[in-house]
This record gives sequence, C-alpha cells and structure tokens, in this order.
Amino acid sequence: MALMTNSLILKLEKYGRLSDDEKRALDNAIARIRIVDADEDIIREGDRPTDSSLLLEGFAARYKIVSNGRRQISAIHVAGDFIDLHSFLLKTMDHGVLALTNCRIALVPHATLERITDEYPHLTRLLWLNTLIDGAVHREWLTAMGRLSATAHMAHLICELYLRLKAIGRVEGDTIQLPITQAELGDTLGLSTVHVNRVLQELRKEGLIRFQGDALTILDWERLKKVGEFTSTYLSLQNEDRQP
Amino acid sequence: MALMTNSLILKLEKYGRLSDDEKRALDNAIARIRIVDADEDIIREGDRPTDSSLLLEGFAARYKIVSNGRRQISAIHVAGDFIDLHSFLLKTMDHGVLALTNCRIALVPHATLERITDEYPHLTRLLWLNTLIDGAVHREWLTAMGRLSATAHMAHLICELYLRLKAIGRVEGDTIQLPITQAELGDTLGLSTVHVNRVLQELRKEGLIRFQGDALTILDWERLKKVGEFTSTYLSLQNEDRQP
DNA sequence: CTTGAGCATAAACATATGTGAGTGCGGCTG
DNA sequence: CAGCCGCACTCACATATGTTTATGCTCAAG
Repeated sequence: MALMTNSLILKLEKYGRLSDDEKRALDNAIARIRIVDADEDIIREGDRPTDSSLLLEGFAARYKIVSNGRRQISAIHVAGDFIDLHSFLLKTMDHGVLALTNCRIALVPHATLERITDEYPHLTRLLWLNTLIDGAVHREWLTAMGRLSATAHMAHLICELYLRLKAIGRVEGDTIQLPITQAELGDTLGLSTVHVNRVLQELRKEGLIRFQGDALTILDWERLKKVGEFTSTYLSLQNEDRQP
Repeated sequence: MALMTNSLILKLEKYGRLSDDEKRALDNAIARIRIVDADEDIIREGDRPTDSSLLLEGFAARYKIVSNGRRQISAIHVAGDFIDLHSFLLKTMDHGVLALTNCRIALVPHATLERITDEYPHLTRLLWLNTLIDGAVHREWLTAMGRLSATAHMAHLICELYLRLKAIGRVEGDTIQLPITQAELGDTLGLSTVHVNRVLQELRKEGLIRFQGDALTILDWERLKKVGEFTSTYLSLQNEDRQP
C-alpha cells in the first residue's frame, strides 16, 4: 500500500514540509482502494460515510440537485484531491459526488483521521488547510458566477483547471485532457448547454483556446487570463513562506 | 475578559460538548477587543493578519472586487461567527471583510490558535468543523446562484439569515433586524439593485415577507421556504449525534 | 453494415435580468 | 430651518442568456 498517497503528499508539501513520520501516517491511513466507473455516484447526498475519499486517478464533480432536476456542480476534483475530507467532521453529506471518468479512490477511515488529529497536530493543520483552499475556490467561483459574464466565467474556469492540472503534472505542452461534456460545464457555470456552446465558440474564435474531444489547448494564456479576470492566488499553489 | 467568547462557545457546543478546560482555552485566546465602524473594512484583500477575528456584535460581509468595480459578497456574518479563522492557515487574505454595521470584534492571535491546535485536538476539530460549515454555506449559495431564479435565491437567503439569527437568539416573534441595503443584497445575490427591488416587491406582494427599514418579518415561513427551495441541513444547526 | 445513443452545433424565438436616468422620502449636518 | 445625501423605488428600454427544436457527427453495440 506504500506511497499510495503520493499525489496527496505532493500536494500537502506545497503548503509545508512533511516529516517522514507524517508521511508514513498518511500512507498507513489508506484502508482500501475503490474503483468507480464514469457517471456513477461516488457518494450521494444524505450518505453518512465512514471513510473519506482521496481521488487517486480520474475526474469527479461535487453537485447538488435542485427541484426541477436542475443540477449545480460546486467543485471539480482531480487526482490528489481529498474529495470529501469534510465528511469526517460534517458527518452527513449535503451534496453528492459524481465520477466524471473512471476513478481510482483511496479510502481513509474517519477513525484513522481522528487518530491523526489526536497525534499529529501539524499534519492536521495541513489537512485543515486543504479544506480551507476548497473554500477559497468556492468563494472565487461565487464571485465569477455573480459578477462575470458567461464568457469570462468560462475563461476563468479554464484557467483554474489548467493550473491545477499543471500542479500535478498533467499538462503536455499547453494541452490538458478535460473529459467533461458541455452539459456538465453548463452545470458548473450555471449556464444552459446551448450557451456553453456559444461561449466556447467565442473563445475559439478569439484564438484563446482549442477544444477538440477532451483535449483543451491554451492558445493565448495571457489574454485568456485577462478575459477571465483570473489571478491564481486563491489556489495557494505557490509555496509561500507558510509553515502551518 | 472572561466569557467574551460566549457566543462562539454557544455555537461550538451545538457541534460537540466542550470541556471546562477547552472553554477556558478559548476564553484566554482573546488578546483584545476591536471596534470597527459601519462601512469600514475589517480586513482587506492582500492583508496578512496575525490575528483571527471573532465577531461579537454586528454584521459583516466577505467580499471580492472585480475589474470594473463590481463587487460580490460571498458571506454574511453575524455575532458569534469567526469571520477569518481561515486566515490562520491561509495566511494571505484573498478577499476583504466589510463591517455592515458597527462591529465589536475579538482578536485571537494566530500563535494562540497554533497552540490550541497543538494541545487541544478535540477543540481543534470543532474549530475546523466551523470552517467546514462556512464551506457548506458557500456550496449552497453557489447552487442557489447558478440554478435558482432571482426571487427564489432571495427567498433562500432570507430563510438562511432568519435561521442563523434565530440560532443566536436574535429573532423577536417572526422579525429579524437586517441592517443591509438593497445594493448590498444585490452584491450578495449577484443582481442589480433594481432587480433586488423588483424581487422584494414580489415577495411582499405574495405575502411572504414584510421589510421596512431594517426590520424583516417572515409572514409565511412555509411558503417562503418552498419558494426558496430551502432546507436547513447544510447549516448544521441541529445537534446531530456528532462528536468530533 | 446498421442502428442508435450521446454529444456538439445551429437557428429562431422568449424572457429574466441589466442599464440609465429620474423621483421622492427621511434623516443628518451645517 | 435649509440643504444634501443615501436609499428605496419606478419606468423605458437594452441585452445576455434560456428554451425549443432540429441536424449531423462519432462511436459502440448488435
């Protein structure tokens, strides 16, 4: 089971140095591996999971369903993301998580997390920080949703996903694999699929991106950032002199 | 300084029992009290505060400014809320916090928080949980923003504020004091002030609320909830059998 | 090889919400 | 007491985005 938590450790080390002891604790925390097929739920709203899920491979989306079947995606997760660390303390899921692709998931029992918080205060702070960054992303999305045009919002999302995938080494040249449909993008941005299509056309016409199949290529990063009013600070990807 | 943290303790105790020792630790954590006048910034984007702010009295709003001066409010805080507990770990503020009214604030040094996380794992989990609930609120707002009509969104917000104020004993009859302008409501919901006005008219005409000056009265709770597609679970106000 | 499902795309039309400008009220402030 | 400022409120008009419906492509299944 050793080094299963590689991607998470990599991520946490951006925030602060991990001792060997802490790394071992994380690695031992994984109870088992779970595979979830594309389009299946990883967790459902109302569930009371006993483990938290660490996404090792694949893409996943947190979502809520509203009355008339409309859906809002509130987060998109990539490899290395702890997709429901909060369920450790929040207990009942107030939203579902969907596998956008086939996913490989490491399960960390809440009991183990509790032990970690009892024994490893520094590691606890890093895990906490991890959930705080989720919150920062939520705030950024809220701002983009409320105050940016649909086009700007899309550009913003693309910038974010690009940097997050880059941070885990999933960028080739200027291209990322983004296995997400236009309908799902619509649910993420709060738009209709028709309008998602319009907006993508526009970004293409402006020469900012190419998007064929799952391959999304950034053609003009600077202008894309400008259109999306994007600054990356909220992602906390640079190792500041933070030492939690 | 004793019992300054009353409102916070009250809130944390909804999530789990606090030992006397833990209560004392919290109370001793307050280094000093700060007064901020209405319409002043409590913290600005880019600040690197050395203390976290616990709102003892008043209303505050987290916000971000977008290019053309547009503003998005991502949270509204009331007495008992830890408005920037996350700055303890996130270090740099990625958004500002504005005093909507005169505010009384307790300052908790980050160094003290660090000591608490070293020595009080159970209390640490409660504080963490506190930030996780902020995250749950963000997700709910995102959903309301992306997938509800302006009217429903407004109804949703009113339901939430009503329950949160009720939880801290700030409801008289069916009336809450909501010292927030229509422009600020617009920045919260991502709407123009004109449309905020229209939407409020509609809720009034439907006999759901009365809103004169700062006094907001719920006239028909059940129908308001229905219009706003509101369920309160995400607020974690009921003491479930949670024992972090 | 055929079929059909899922998806991207398109056009015509509908509407929720934004914009700009203006009125009037109430409460500070000089 | 006058004057002004912030705020709620209105109207006419503009537009971004949603809705409905349809087409064609690609790919997997039979």
